[in-house]
Parts: sequence; C-alpha cells; structure tokens
Amino acid sequence: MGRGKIEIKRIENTNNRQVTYSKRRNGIIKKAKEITVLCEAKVSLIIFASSGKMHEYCSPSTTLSDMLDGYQKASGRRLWDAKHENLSNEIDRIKKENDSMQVKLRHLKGEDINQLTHKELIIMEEALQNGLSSISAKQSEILRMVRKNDQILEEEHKQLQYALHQKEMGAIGGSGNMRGIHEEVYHQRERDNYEYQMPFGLRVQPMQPNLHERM
Amino acid sequence: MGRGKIEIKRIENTNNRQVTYSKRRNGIIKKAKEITVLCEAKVSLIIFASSGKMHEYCSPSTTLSDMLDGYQKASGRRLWDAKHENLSNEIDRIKKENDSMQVKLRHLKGEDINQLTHKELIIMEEALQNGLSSISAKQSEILRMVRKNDQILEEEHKQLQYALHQKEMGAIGGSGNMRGIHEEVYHQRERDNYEYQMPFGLRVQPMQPNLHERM
DNA sequence: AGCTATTCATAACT
DNA sequence: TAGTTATGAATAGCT
Repeated sequence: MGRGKIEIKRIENTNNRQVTYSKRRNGIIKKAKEITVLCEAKVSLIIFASSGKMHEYCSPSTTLSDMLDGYQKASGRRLWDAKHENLSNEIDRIKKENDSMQVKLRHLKGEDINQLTHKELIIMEEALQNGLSSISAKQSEILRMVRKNDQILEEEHKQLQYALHQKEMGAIGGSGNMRGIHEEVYHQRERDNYEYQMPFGLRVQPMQPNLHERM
Repeated sequence: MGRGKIEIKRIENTNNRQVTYSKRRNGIIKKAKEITVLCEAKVSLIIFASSGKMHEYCSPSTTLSDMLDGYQKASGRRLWDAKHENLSNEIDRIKKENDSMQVKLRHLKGEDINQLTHKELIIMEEALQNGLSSISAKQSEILRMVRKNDQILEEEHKQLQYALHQKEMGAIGGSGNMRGIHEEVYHQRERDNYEYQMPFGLRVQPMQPNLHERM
C-alpha cells in the first residue's frame, strides 16, 4: 500500500524508518479507535519507538489497570509482584475471619443455630449466661452508683439549704446578689459557687465523673 | 475499504459486528507485528471482544511486564501502586469491620463493658436474653428428641427381648449360633441383625437421623 | 509535512 | 464459519 511493495523486515534507512514508524503508529491507533467503536471492543495499545518514545491508546470505556486485571484473569499470568499477592491473600484471610465472626455473632443472637451440636449449644449458653451476668452486674453497679450519687446530692442539697438559711438569717436586708437564689440551688453546677461558704469542709466528688454521659 | 464506505459507529447487526471484529482484530495484530519488525518498535496490544474473550500481542523483543514498567516510567502514572492503594484501603476497611465485630463479641461476652452507656447495656442485655432463649429452646428441642428416641429404643428393646424369648422357647436345643445373645441385645447396632426375625413388622427409625453426631 | 501511485484491509456478499 | 471481491483506506516513495 504504497508506491511499491515492501518486505516486512527492518527498514535500514533511519529516516525512512522513523517516518514509517510515525505513519504506521498513527494508523494502528486509528484502527484501535475504530474497532473500539465499531465492535464495542476494549483495546489497550502501548508502543515504544526504537528511540524509546512511548505512545499509548486505551479504549475510553476502560482503563489500563482494568485491562491488565482482565489480562491476568484471562491468561492466568501474574503481572504484579508477590507484594500484591500478599495483599490479596491478607484480604482473603481477613474476610474469612470476618465471616466466622459474623457467624459467631449470629449464633450468639440465637440465629442460624440449627446446625450446631449440643456441645456447642452448651458452650454458647454458658458464654451468654456469663455475658448476661456481667452486664447485669454492671447495670446493678451503675444503679448503685446513681443511687449513691443521688443520696449524696440530696444531702449536699440539704446542707446548702441550711447554709443559705443561716446566711439569710445573719444578713437580713444584705446584698442584692442573693435574690432568687433558692430556685437554683439544686444542681451540681452551683456547688462551685458556694463551696467556699460551706462550713462543713465537705467536698463531695461524683463517684462516677461522667455518669450523666452514660445514662 | 470494503464494498462500501462505513460510518465509524457501533455495528448494530450482531453477526456483522462479530465478523468485523475478528477481521479487524487480525488486521491490527498484523500491523502491530509489521511495525515491530519494520521500525524496531515494541508493541503491547490487548484486545477484549465485547464477549469478554481476549487476544493479545506483544513484540517478541520484550515482555508485557517490561512494557508496563516502561509505561510507568514514561507516563509517570503508577499502575500497580493505584491497585496497591485500593487493596490497602480495602484491607483497612475490612480490618475496621473486623475490630468492631470483635468489640461486639467481647461485649456480648461481658468483657470491656465499662465504657458502655446504660442504654447500650440494656440493648445488649436484651440481645443476650433473646439469644439465650433461642438456644435454650433449641436445647429443649434436642432433649425432647433424645427422650423420644430413648423411649422408642426402650420399647424396641423390650420387643426384641420378647421376640428372642419366644424364639428360645420354640427352639430349645436349636442352633448353636444363639449362645450368649442376651448380653448383646440392647444396642441399636444389633437391630439390623434381628430385624428379619421381628414378628411385629415394626421398623423404628431414629427421629433425628444424625442425632448421635450432634450430641 | 504533503502528494499520489500503489498495495492492503475489509464490508458485503456467497 | 470460511472464502471472494469490489472498494475505500493506508502508506512507501517522492517532493
């Protein structure tokens, strides 16, 4: 397809070779584009000139990475190194671990237990009993703490009221700052303001610093 | 370049598309071979038909791996690092899932429950109760089956003894094969041997075929 | 880079 | 599915 037939062998003339290279390269890329569109094919084309310069084409419907994935699947050959395989293996391993945990969780919830042996059921029952008693214990503990805290607050509240009463008795017609204080003296937040006034030397810390957050 | 000019757009006729695909694919591969030889180029060509079938060409002077190395150097794009990153991300994702499940499992076992809120504890307690009742129910079910099986076996046992007794009565001084049989007639295994002798036409199947495996 | 004679690839057909 | 052929496309050699 030119002014004369040519043999398919290395073109010795450097200039001719380069010219032919660039013409044919464009030709191939054009063909690749065409087959992509005409036939819904996916093409990955990488060409290096003898100079080392690269040209590439990849069908727009895909990426080189995907093509290479497909290549590996189709050919069975491995392009990426052991590192990749390690990562893949680890994913598999973790996924299996995941699955087995999911099964365990389901079992503990009482799901899918038909195929369990009696022994397994006994072990699970034991585990559930243990869990349940731990949790009940924890709940009792919290309840106990809540009660204790309530009790302490209540006591403190009384003491504050008493202190306030004393103050009012001792300073009738005193500072205007004191008006309406009654209504506020039953929250922990108020304690700081009046601590220095407390004659009892009591400094009650909540038994459980973040108790309110946990309720 | 055929019997008529064609537009470069998807060939709707499936057969035509497939034929054109295979012709053009051969054409491109031929061109790739030619440019390889004529211009000392290196070509990697991977083509997937829409059917998913793959064809490839790689210049004999190189390998696909080398081409891809060159591709990365020339383009600056990281081919398997991206892949790598994806895998790493997936590992991270799965590991997190894993961790959260492990935490859940530990919680259900009553471990590490100190930082749980009251509400969470209540939810867990409920889940555990549910699991426990499911499992208890399952165990009761199995127990019931065992008992039923026992009962059936016992009855069968009696019938066997009765049958044996009848036989001995009717055949005093009979076959020597019968000595010491008494001691063996209380295991299921024996049933097969004596089934044909049973006058009752009873064939008791275990209620739960693999019950012994599950105990 | 552009031209064109010539060969090649291939679309439609068998 | 493979083979044939008329036709358009690609390109080798030239400018």
